[in-house]
Amino acid sequence: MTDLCNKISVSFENDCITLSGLSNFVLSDIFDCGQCFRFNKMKDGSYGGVAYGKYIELSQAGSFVKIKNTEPCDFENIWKDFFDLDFDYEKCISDFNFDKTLTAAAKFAGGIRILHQEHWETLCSFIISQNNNIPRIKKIIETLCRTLGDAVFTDDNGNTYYSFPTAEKILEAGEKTIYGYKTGFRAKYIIDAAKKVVDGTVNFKEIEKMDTDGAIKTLCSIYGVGPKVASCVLLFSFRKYDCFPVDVWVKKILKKYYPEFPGKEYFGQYAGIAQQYLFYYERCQSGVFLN
DNA sequence: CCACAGGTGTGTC
DNA sequence: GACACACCTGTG
Repeated sequence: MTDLCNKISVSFENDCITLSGLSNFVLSDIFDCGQCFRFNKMKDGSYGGVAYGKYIELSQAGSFVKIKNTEPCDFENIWKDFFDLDFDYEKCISDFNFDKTLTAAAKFAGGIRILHQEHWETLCSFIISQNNNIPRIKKIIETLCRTLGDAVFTDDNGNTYYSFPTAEKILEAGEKTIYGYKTGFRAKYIIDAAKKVVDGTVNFKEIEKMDTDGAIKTLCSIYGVGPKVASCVLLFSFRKYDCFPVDVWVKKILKKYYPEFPGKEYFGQYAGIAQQYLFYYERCQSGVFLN
């Protein structure tokens, strides 16, 4: 048993980590809110997926979460950070109580954790997401991983899971190949992103150190990356919580609840978390995630 | 056949 | 700057 932040405790047995005492942590909220395209719900209700080259499966019963196929050092080095376990969501939500709509959204979507996903994968995924729908986004990413990624795990049923291909690998495959994976007009965007990441024009280590405005500007130097994609990348993979991605849904929300919206500063330094709560709340209300 | 989906680049005014 | 408009593709 190790003590973590707050009241979370961790135990390990048979390739399984069990977390207990979790709050503001709901697997369906985390994986269905649209921040992540690589984890899928399985028949038994658990979620399986690959991140940082490791395949895990997660199941939840109340404040208990079981992570299958892992070990303590991966939990310490990868998953603790991936699931943002050191961030105090309870306090964040209570700080949102100045706004009625946001409080209602947080009450509904409070199980969301802003994941810390891999940089290149997130950049590439959100380039693919533009003018696209989630099932198709997932399918394209799946094809990329299956054809250009590395096999990282095969389960008892013979299903093999793959890592997300590196920028080098995608560059090597070329635009024509990527286009063949149904990426459409985004193929040239993906290639430009890969080029800039490989040659260092876009340097993730430096982006980490930049303030949000500088980081957005840098990412927007990639052909086909605009403020929406840049904000998603910075929020979902660089943990820049003040990023506030504005897409058609957020536009709808702002029009509906905040006709005189003064700007993202209204929500404060955790505007990105507010955005996720509002986004997920509104989308679920409209029934988009009911499939 | 047509509209639409978690945007962005381009051309026009 | 603030607009339309096209853009690959699958689905309804």
